[in-house]
Amino acid sequence: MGGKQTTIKEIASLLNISVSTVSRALHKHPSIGITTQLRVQKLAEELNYEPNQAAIFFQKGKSYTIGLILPELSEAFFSSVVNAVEDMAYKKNYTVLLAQSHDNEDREKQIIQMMKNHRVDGLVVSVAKTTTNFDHFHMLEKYNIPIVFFDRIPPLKNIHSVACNIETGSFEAVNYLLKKGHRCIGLINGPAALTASEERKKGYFNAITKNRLKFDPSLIVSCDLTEKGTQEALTALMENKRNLTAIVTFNDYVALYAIKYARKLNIDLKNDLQFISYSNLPLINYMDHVPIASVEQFPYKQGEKAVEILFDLINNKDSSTPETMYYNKVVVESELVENQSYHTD
Amino acid sequence: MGGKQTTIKEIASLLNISVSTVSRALHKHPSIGITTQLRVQKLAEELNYEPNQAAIFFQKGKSYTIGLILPELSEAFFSSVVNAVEDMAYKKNYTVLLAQSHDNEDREKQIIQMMKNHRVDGLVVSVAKTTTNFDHFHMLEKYNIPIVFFDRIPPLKNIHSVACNIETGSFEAVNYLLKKGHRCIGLINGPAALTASEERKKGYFNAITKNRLKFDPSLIVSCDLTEKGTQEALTALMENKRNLTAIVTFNDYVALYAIKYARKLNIDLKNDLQFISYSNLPLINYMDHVPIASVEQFPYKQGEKAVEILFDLINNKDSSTPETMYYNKVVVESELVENQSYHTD
DNA sequence: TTTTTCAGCACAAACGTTTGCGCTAAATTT
DNA sequence: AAATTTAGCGCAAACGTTTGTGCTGAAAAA
Repeated sequence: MGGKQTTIKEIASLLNISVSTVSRALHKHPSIGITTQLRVQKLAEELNYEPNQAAIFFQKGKSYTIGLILPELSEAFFSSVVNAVEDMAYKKNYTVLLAQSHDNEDREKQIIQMMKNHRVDGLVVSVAKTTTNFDHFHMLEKYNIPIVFFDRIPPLKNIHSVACNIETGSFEAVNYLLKKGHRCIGLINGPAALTASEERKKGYFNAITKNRLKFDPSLIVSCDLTEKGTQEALTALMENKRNLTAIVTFNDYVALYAIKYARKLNIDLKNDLQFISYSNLPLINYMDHVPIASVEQFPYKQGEKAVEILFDLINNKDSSTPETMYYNKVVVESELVENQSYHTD
Repeated sequence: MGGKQTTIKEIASLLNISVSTVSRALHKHPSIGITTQLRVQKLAEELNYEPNQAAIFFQKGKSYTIGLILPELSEAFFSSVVNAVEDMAYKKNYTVLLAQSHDNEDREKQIIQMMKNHRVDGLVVSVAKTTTNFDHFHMLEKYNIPIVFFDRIPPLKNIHSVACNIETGSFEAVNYLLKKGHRCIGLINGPAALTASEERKKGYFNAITKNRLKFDPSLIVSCDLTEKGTQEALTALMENKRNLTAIVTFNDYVALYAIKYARKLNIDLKNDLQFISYSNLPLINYMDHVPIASVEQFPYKQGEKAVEILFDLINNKDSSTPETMYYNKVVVESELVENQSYHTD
C-alpha cells in the first residue's frame, strides 16, 4: 500500500495476462471477454489503480488541460470567468492551467510559450491591454493549439471569440430611466478611442431617439476613468445641465467616484440624482449608496460559451482544414438588472 | 514551419549523431565535446526545438506542476495568494493547477483525486469550511505528494502550514486607538467558536492591560457576521456605552455593515466614532467612509512562504524518512496599517 | 466432416526523453 | 613501446500507456 502507484503492468503479471488486455479491459473494449474484464476491474479496484496521466498525456499527445490566460484575477469579472471555465473543464475531466498577464505583453508572451511547452489542448484568452503585437498567438496556429478569445479581443481576422454586446444593455439602461420619467440623462463615458465607449454611446443614442426625444450631445462626457477625471466630468455635467436627474456611468469604479463626489457636493442621491452603472464589482452591494440598476455582462456565461467553443475545436481538430474552417464569433447580450439592495437602503 | 514539433530524434538524424548525445548536448553535459554541443544547440535553435514537456514529465515522474486548492477565488485574500503562488512557480518554471472547493467537502475530495492523477509535485491548500474528514489529505502522503496548508489549517498533527497571527495586529490596533486618546473602544467580534475570534480578543485584552487600563468585557460583543447581526451588535454597544469613540470590527464586511448602519443613525463618523478593521477587501478604498486603519494579513507573503516550503519539500523528498522529517509551521505576523485614503476623504 | 468465421487474447511498436554503461581512439603515463 | 587513462560519443533500456496486427481455438456455416 505504501509508496508507488500500481501500474497496468503489475495487474497484468498478477493475472497472467498481457498489458494490452488489461488496458482494453479497463476501457471496456468489446474484444475482451466479460469474465476477464471483470477480473481486471476487480483487481484494479483492489490495488487502488489510478492511470498515470503523465503517461497518457505523453502517449496521446494530449494533456487534457486547457490554458486560461487573463489580465487580472482580482477583477471580479475575470474571477467569475475562471469559475465558469473551471466548472466546464471539470465536467469533461479537463484541468485548467491558469496564468495572469498582469496586462504585460512580455509576460503574456512567456505564458504562451509555457502553455505551448506544457502541451495544453487549447487556450481561452483575454489579451493584455498593452499588447500590440500578436505574433505569439499566430505561432500557436502552427502547433494546432486552438484559441478562443473573450472580452478583450485582438484585432485579428479568423479568430474565435466571445464578447458582450454593451449596446443593448446601454439601450435598456437609458430606456429604463426614460420610463421612470427622467428626461435629462447624462452619460459619463470612457475614452472615445475605446470601442466600449462607442457601444455605450450608441445604446444611449438609440434609446433617446427611439423614444422620439432629441439627442443632446452635451449630455455625454468622456473621462479617463480616474477619480479626478470622474469628478471633472460630473462637475461639467452638473454645471451645464441644472435639470440633470440621472447618470449612466462607464463602469462601477466611475460610479463609485461619482457617487462619492456627489455626496460631497451634498446632492440628494435619493431624489435628485440617480445612477446606473455597468457591473464589475460585487461589492457595490455593500456601498452606502448603490446605483439603482446595473448593466450585467454575464462573465460566467461568457466563460462557459468560450470553453464550449474550445471543446468543439479540440475535438474537431482533424477536420479543420483552412477551407472548411468556420470561425465562431459569439456575442452575449448585456442586460439591465435592477439592484435590489438599492431598495433595502 | 508547419504542424509538428521538432524532436530530439530529428536533430540527431540530421547531424548523424545519437539521440543521447543530442540530449546531453542540450543540457551542456560535460562529457560532450564543445564543438558538437554548439552544433546541436545551433540546429535546435534553427529548428525551433522545444522539449516535449509531456515526455519529460512522464520520464522523470514529475509534472513540474503544483496544485493550488482554495475555497473561493472571488475573495480578495485568496486571489492575492494566487498571485503569489503563480509568481513563485513562474520563477522556477513550474505551473499552477488551480481549483476551487467552493467550501464543499465533496468537491475538495474530487479535486484531490484529480490533482493526484495529474501527478502534481505538491499542493498548497486552504481547506473548505465544511470539511470534517481529512482522509483525502492523508491519502496523499502515501503517494509522496507534499502539502502545505495555509490560512485555513486542518486540525492535524505533522503537517506543514502557514498562517497569520491575528493577535499581534489586534494588539496594535487597540494600542493605536489608545495612543490616539480613545478610552472606550468596542470590539465587534465573530462567533466565539472561531479561533480567529479568540485571537482578536486576546490582542484586544493585551493592549488594554499593557496600557494599565481596566478591561471591560461588555465592550466586546459577538456577531454572526451578517448585516443584521452587525446592526444588533452595534446597537448593543452604543446603548451600553454612551462614551464609545472607536470600534474594531472582525472583518471588512462587518466594518462595512457597521459603518453603513452608523451613518443611518446619523453618527458623525469623523468626530464621534472611528473604525479599525481587518483587511479583506481592496474595495474599501472606494468607500465613502473607510476605517482609519486596517490589520493587514499579508496574503501575498503567506502564499510566497507556502510555496517556498513546498519547493523545499519537493526537492528533499528522498531524505524525508518519517524520523528525520521536520514540520514547518510558519506564522506571519499581522500588522496595523493606516488607511491613507482615509485622510484624502 | 471440412471450411469459414469470429471471439478473445497476446505481441510489439510507438510516443520523446533521460541516463547508466560500454565502446573507441587519442592522449598520457610508465 | 607497452600500458593506462580519459575525452567523446553511441547503445539500449526505461518510464506507462495505447493500439494495429497477428495468433489460437472454438463455434458457426458449408
